[in-house]
Amino acid sequence: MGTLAAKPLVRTVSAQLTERVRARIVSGAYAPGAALPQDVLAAEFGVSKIPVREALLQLRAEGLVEIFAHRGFQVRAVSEAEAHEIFRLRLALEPQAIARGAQLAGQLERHSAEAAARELHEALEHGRLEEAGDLNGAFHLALVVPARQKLTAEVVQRLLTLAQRYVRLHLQPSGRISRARREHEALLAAWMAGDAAQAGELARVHVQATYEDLLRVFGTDAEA
Amino acid sequence: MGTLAAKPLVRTVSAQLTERVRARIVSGAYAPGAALPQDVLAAEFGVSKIPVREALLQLRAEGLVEIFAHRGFQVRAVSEAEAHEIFRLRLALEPQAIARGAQLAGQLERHSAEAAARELHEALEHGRLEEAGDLNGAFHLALVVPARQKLTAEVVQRLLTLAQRYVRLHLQPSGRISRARREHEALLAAWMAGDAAQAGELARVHVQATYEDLLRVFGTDAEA
DNA sequence: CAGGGTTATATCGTATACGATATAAAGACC
DNA sequence: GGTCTTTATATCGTATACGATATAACCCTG
Repeated sequence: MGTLAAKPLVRTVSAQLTERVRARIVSGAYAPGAALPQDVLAAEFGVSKIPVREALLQLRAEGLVEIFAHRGFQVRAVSEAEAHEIFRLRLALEPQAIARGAQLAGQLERHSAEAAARELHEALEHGRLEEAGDLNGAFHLALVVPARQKLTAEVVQRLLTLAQRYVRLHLQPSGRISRARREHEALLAAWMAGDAAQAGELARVHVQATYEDLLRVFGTDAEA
Repeated sequence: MGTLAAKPLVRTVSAQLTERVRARIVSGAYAPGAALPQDVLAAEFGVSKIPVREALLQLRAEGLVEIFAHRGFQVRAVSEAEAHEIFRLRLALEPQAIARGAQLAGQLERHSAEAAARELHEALEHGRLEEAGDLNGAFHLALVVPARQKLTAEVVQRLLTLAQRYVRLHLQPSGRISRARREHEALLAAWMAGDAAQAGELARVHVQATYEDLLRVFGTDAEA
């Protein structure tokens, strides 16, 4: 029976808007709590309200936007509580997901992961910090092997996107870049070798390190 | 200035459609893989295509619907692989989330959890199996204390909804109802007592039990 | 008769238009 | 003078209308 095969292909306006608005929220161009009037965004992007609404609804599902019926959309506020949630969830999911990815990855996925790591580190070395967040997310996601853990990848990706805002807002790159690079390389090595347990553990340590940077900023102490 | 305070209140058409279509998908009225033509649904519910699209996009974000640009929506297919993912994710998240909920819950949340348990068991005793899935989800969710773990609750709720379809499709209630009741009561007791570790462990055991019922079915039935 | 290309059609995606809701402003009553 | 009611306005949410895309039917060519 007709299960539609696959190949999307057209880049609908809604989808493009979703990406562009998401980028602005993550980068802080649309600040936390800011109102997002449909007419204004529509004019800003030169489209009608319909695809704007669809994009905002998508972003709401991702947790970046909040909606109040008949009162409009606004950028979801940031809070220390949410940051804790994001990183607790990441710690609960990513190590397992990446460990499993290490087992599931074939040649293709291994090349993708290496490529993602390369792109990320090149961007960092050239000081293109704007792209760093997305590329970092892409690397982490590649380790999950989205093709073979579709749902898990969706959840992880969402958390990575949410985490970006906190990292950008609160953390300076100071020594983080070189440390991240070391952690990434160790993690990638274990992952490429198919050492699931080690990859999972290194993923946990890596996420935990960023979390602790954040905790330092918040002035809280780490906890179990 | 105006950070919008809070109280939604109107039940927009899109929101109602989201619930109704979700219910039909979860119940199997819209079968896995079935096409969801916008015009047909619009006529079926007596509305225009716009809220239909918005509902379907929301359900896509929840993982119940798939979209193929310019080719339409369809009910997301079920697969053994996805079932494994759902339950692995639940096992990774729910025990922690419920353990934490046991610490966070105040008087109000405790009453809510008890009420949710009561409603669920009453429905089961009266043989109202249709409602059981939702009520079971509501109970699990109450233990997470959504008010104080907003993001976590969103993720968990999504997984609970996804899990429902597999439970309905593959599992007969045979002895599961009474067993679930016992597990629920033990879990609730530990949770009410604020015993986070015990609540988490019982949550893990409880989810694992359902997972193993599913695994048994998959072991017997041949399925893609 | 087979295969590639072209046209036709159904459905999707977006623009425009309109009605509905909530907030803010103005007025009436105590 | 203050509070509640009433009215006005801006923005949201949905219906209608139209243009765009993909699939399928058709035709032409070899």
